[in-house]
Amino acid sequence: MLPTQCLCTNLRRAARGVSRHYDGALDGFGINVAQYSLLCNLKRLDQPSISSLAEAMGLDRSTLGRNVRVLEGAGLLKMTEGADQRNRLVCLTEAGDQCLKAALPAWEAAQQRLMDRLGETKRAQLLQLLDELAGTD
Amino acid sequence: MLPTQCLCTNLRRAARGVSRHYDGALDGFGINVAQYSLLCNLKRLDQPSISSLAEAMGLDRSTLGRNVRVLEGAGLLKMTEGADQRNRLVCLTEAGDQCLKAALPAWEAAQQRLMDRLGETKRAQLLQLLDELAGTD
DNA sequence: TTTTATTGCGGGTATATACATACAAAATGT
DNA sequence: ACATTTTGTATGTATATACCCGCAATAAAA
Repeated sequence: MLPTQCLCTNLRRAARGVSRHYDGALDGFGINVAQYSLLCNLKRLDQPSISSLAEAMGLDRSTLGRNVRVLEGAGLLKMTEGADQRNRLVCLTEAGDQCLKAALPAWEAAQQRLMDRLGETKRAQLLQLLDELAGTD
Repeated sequence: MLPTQCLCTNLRRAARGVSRHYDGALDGFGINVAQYSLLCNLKRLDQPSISSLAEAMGLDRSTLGRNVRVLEGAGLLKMTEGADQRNRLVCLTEAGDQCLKAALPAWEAAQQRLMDRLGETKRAQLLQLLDELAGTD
C-alpha cells in the first residue's frame, strides 16, 4: 500500500510517534514531553508572560494558558503579577526546577536513542528542516 | 535566544505550524487536515476496521474511534457490520467522497506552497526522515 | 479629556490524542 | 461442553490544541 504524500499527515504522524517515545521515557516523572518542553522554555526565558511564552513555543495563547494551569495545579510553576495590571508572568517553582533536573537523564536517553537511530547527518538535517518549517505561515 | 535541541519539541512545533497552514487552506470545506487525512486513508484502504485504520495511521484505536464518530456525525463516513459481530467497518459515504474531491485543489495548493518553500531536495529529505521516524517505538 | 484602538488574558466550544479499563464476541484449550 | 484467552470496540479521564469572543487595562488619538 502506497504511503501518503501529504507532508502534513506524515509530519503529524511522526510527531505522535516521537511524542510517545519521549512520553514513555518521562513516565514516572509526572510530566509528559509537552510539559517538559514548557518547563524548559520557562527556564530558558526569564519569567515570560503568557503571550511571549506562547509566541516562543509557537502555541496559541489560549492553549498555553490552559497548559500552564495544569502545571500550576501540579505546583511546578506559578503566576506572579507583572508591571502591568493585565500582565501576568509565569515562573518556574523550586519543585518545577527539581522536576526538570530529575527528568533530564530520561530525556537525554530518549533523545540519544533517537539520534542513534538517525545518525548525526540525518539528525542535523532534521533539525534544519524543522526549523525551516517552524515559521510556516 | 538559543532554540531547543529537543527533536520532539521541534517536531511537535513544526507539526502544529504546518497543520495550521493546511487547516487554513481547508477552511471552508468543513474539514481540517486531520479529518482530511482520515478520509484519504478511508479511500485508500477498502472499508478498514477501526483497528486496522488506526494501525495504518499510527493512531491509538480509541482516538480513531472518536475521530470517526465526528465524521460520521457529519455524514462523511458510515459504519457497517463486518463479518464478525464485534468487527465494524468504516466506509466513505458519497458525501465524504464529494468532500474530498472538493477539497483536493485546496490541499494541493497548500502542499505546493510548502514544497516551493522547501525545494525538491529538502522535500524528499523530509519525507524520508519522517518515514524513518514513523516507526519510533 | 473623552473617545478609540491596542494589548493581555480568560472562557466557551470543539476536535485530537492517549492510556487504562471494561465488555462482548470469537477462538482456543482442556 | 466449559473455561480461558484473544480480539475488536467503547468509555472514562485527562491533556493538548485552536478559534472565536468578550473583558479589563493601557495606550493613542481626537
